[in-house]
Amino acid sequence: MAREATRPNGGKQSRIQTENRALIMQAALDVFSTDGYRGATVDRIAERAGMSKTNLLYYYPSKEEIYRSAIEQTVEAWLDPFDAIDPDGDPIEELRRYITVKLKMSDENPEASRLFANEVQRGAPLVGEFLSTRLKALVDEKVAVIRTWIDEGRLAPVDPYHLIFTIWATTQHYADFEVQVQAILGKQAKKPGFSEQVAHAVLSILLNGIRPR
Amino acid sequence: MAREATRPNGGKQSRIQTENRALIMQAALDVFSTDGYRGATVDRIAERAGMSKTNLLYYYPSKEEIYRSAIEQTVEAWLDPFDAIDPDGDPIEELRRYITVKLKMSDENPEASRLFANEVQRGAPLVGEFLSTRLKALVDEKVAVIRTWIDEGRLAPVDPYHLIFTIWATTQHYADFEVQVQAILGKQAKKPGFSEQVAHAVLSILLNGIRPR
DNA sequence: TCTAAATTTGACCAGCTAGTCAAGAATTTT
DNA sequence: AAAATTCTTGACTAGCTGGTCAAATTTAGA
Repeated sequence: MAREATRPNGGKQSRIQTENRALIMQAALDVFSTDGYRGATVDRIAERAGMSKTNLLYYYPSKEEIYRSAIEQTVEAWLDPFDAIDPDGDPIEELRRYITVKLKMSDENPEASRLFANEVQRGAPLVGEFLSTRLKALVDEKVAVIRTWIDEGRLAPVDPYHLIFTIWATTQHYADFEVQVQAILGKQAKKPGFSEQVAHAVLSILLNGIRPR
Repeated sequence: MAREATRPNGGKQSRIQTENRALIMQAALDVFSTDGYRGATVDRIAERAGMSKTNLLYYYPSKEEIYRSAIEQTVEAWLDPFDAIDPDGDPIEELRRYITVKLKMSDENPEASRLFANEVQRGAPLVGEFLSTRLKALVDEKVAVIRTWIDEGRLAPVDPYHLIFTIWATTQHYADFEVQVQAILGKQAKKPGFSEQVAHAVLSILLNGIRPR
């Protein structure tokens, strides 16, 4: 009871609270994204966060709550750039920007990508409802935009749903299969300009296709 | 010792052995692919396979051995169609066939795809070496083929490595993110002709791109 | 059918798991 | 500086985990 529900000050967090919650979230992202929900242990998250398990459980009441928090954080960051696709913008430019942003996210925060992938692969016990309500609605909205673009002849006549899936798949692949990409490309995958190279290659394929021109 | 290494008959399996090993492998695929290696329990696999844990451990000596076996089986099935890409065939036709086969595999055996994805996301503790040796060599070989095709003007000038990654990403997405795809597409994702629809859409995007023509 | 081998199981164990509790240490407020 | 609050921890528990063992049951070969 006197755990963390009690907020003597009006919901504001102390310096220590802010710091520790951030440490815990980063550790949780690391551990959950590699070991999955069932495979992760609170002990391991605490160790990674540099504090005792007891102390960690002072900030988050249970393993499930840590997980929920990490997932929610991830999902929100996901939605933003997708939502930002502008119906009034130039189709190719809008999609190019979206793909670029997603690739950047995969590059900078691959753990979040893997955490979400893991959740979905598990059958989405937590985000299942989110997927079929809020995300579906948002996707339907963007699909309508893409359809308009196609009708206006500003985009090739492709199935909008599968176009979105294809973009998601390719951009997240570089985070989710990071180890495989690195195993195949070797050290060049760690060089500075790599993410730009990826962006260029992916954009080239998705925008122009592979048929000779 | 008198466990399963002993094969009084020259390595041949009895009817019961063949049956049970198959049951165990299917159960292992199901459980490992959803819960991951660490999250999966031998109890759960045994329950799914319809036998006692003790009996399961009579056929496979440890959890790790069950996992290894399931992974190896999966990896082999993976390699076949990739290896079958024919340097002497028509480039577009060869890639179309490869994409189609991979989509079919995702459709028919999504658990295997998720198992492999999970292994790689975990950092590929088991297949790491395989990735950087055998798979890398095979990929390098096919990259050379693609380069030749491009030089001959029979394929658009795209980065062969990223082309391969793009194909892997898109085709496996429909297995790994099955739940998400179904949440967004609703019941149409379960209709008979769905996998053909996916194949058509994905091929259209990858072959022709999304730029208006 | 009889027997040897193969299969199956319940009871069991040591180590790990999520979470509790009460008490001590650090910090903030007065 | 004292008091109140917040933060931190070691010791503990009940249940789960992978794996063992000896004994029972089933199957197949002569």
